[in-house]
Amino acid sequence: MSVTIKDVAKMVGVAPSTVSRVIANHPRISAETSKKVRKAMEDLGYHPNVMAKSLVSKTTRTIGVVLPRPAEELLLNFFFYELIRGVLAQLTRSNYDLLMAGGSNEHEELETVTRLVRSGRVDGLLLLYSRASDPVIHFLHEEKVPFVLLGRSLDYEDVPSVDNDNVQAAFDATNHLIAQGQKRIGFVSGPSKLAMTQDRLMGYRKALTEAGLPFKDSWVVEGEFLLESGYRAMAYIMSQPEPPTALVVIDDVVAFGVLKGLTELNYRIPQDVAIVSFNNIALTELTMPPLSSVDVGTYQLGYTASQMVLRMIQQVEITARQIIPHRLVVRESSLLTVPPHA
Amino acid sequence: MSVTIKDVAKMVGVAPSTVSRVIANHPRISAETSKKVRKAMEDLGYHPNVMAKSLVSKTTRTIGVVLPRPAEELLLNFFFYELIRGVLAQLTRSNYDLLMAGGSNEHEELETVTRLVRSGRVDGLLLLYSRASDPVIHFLHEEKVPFVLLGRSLDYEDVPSVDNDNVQAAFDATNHLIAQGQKRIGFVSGPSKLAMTQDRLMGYRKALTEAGLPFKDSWVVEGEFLLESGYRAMAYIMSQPEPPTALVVIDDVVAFGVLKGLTELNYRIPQDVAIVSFNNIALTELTMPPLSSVDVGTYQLGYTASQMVLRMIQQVEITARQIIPHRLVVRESSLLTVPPHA
DNA sequence: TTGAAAGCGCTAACAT
DNA sequence: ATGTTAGCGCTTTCAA
Repeated sequence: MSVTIKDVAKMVGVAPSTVSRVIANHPRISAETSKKVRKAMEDLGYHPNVMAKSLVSKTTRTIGVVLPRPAEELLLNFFFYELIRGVLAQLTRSNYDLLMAGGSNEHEELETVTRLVRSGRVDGLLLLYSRASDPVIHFLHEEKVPFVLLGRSLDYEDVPSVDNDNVQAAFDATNHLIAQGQKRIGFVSGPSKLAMTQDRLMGYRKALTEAGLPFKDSWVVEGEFLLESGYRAMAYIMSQPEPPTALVVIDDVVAFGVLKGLTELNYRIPQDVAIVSFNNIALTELTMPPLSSVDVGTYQLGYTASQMVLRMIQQVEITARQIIPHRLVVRESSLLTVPPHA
Repeated sequence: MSVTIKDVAKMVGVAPSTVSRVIANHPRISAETSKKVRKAMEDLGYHPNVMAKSLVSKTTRTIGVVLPRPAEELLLNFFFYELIRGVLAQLTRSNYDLLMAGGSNEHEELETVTRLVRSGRVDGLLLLYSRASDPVIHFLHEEKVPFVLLGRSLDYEDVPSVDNDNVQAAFDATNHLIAQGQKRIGFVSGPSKLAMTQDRLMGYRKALTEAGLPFKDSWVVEGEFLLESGYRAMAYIMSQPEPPTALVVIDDVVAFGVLKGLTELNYRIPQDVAIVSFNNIALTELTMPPLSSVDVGTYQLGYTASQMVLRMIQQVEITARQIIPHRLVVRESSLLTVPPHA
């Protein structure tokens, strides 16, 4: 049998409520009683029963993280992991716990969220990517549950979210290639229903337009956030009569596939094809050649999102949409000493 | 206000206890009542309050995962992530939730675990690596809390754990190199206090001994599970008068650093230096050249460990130590067409 | 087969 | 400043 508030009360010779007040740092409690109670708690190894506490307070000090359904989207891997690190750091600091819940398809995902919310298991939620017409967002919006989206909602304008300026990020990445003298720039994309994909594609197009460079449909390949995706894209994109001499790639892991594909096809990087990608995961430094990548502040993304849900739970006013700054990290994969031949 | 068991009872015109029995699939309940109650639950969108339930049942249907303190050990990254995937899959299947708790140092880690256990937040725990004289293991052992170790305890023989036969795995990896005609084989190692490191080192030595090959201290470099660790090791290990012509590397990510280091030093892989590593994460296929690696069944490791805690919680007898089979996946980094010159 | 009542450990009025 | 009491939503004897 675990030690309860009653045991502590009995030991000190006070009422349970007094012990409760000591725990809650109630103002009107004598220093002396407080000290005795604390000592007793220590001696008995007392830890408050969170379930009982939650039952009456209707709060859990727990934030749920809903994993996007497996494989493809999830395996943003290092990126995802770094995100969780940021989330965990902030939550731990605030004495909140993290509940991870899966769901292997869209239906299950909604079911899980419904359960977590309705059964009072979490005080708030973090959603790890936004899709078009996401039923989960719809549900949470209706129920007025505190939640923060990592990314951007395509359906609701005012959903609290933490995001990068992906349009600008892709614009910057593309412009970097343009500044290197690149004229034929392609885009290896992700799933088109993700807001992130759409934004980055838009930034890429904008940069081309402003520079008066051609945009060709055949230079844009849609795929998943998978290694194979980038690999396969190369067979297609490079078999064209006029293949691009530079590529903007949606994600580092996809870029690894791109590197692999290009190398097998005997293209030199960056001389024949220059590459810039996104997320700047640790491995980007270690590929051959090292990969230029836009650092999107992954850790900070997670950290900020957590901070935001916590604020919402405490009813503190928040700005609905926070933008984490990005920064292009230039490495060899995009650096040309001599401009590409036209 | 959320809908409770009382609301359901009132709607149907039965007692709350009857509703409770329906939920629990109590045998002695009429099919008719059961049907009516279920219908009402559906109509009202009833979800049991987990806190109330936990309070009386003293169980939470939650398993805690304790993260090893950050950075170094944690960043086994892909490996770690794949593990969590396995854990989550099994827990979700069994309707358990996953609570992740951090701790940035050994002290904090113990504190977190103590809190989770004493406050009744979790029914069981998963520990993600074993160190020598780990206070957390000691605590859990004393408290008789159901927990499973991923790895091996250096202190207790009978701690429930899921592990690979790391001695054999390293033995196999090393033998593969030997079979290729390699005679000077080095070892890029991890933190020496981890059981995993010790086991793999032992397997490596065993293979050398059995083949009558020399073991040299200077061919073994201790490091972290970091990219830089492998990178730096190369500067040291290859500057010797007689450097190894093959390397067994503790982890894929470390091996990436090794690849990088060797390439910069103008060694060709596998002609000058052959490489085999461990964990077989997805990226191993994509390096130049693709990396031979021992697949340790990461997903299964997590899956099995979860299964095991659940069994312990249900008081089902378990075998204290489960071994997940490994399998060497040979790729180009270790494949020699011509034996290395002596 | 079902209902009534007690109680899980805690907090929060309301007293004193 | 502290004690008394009721109740959070649920399960579980004990009765009927």
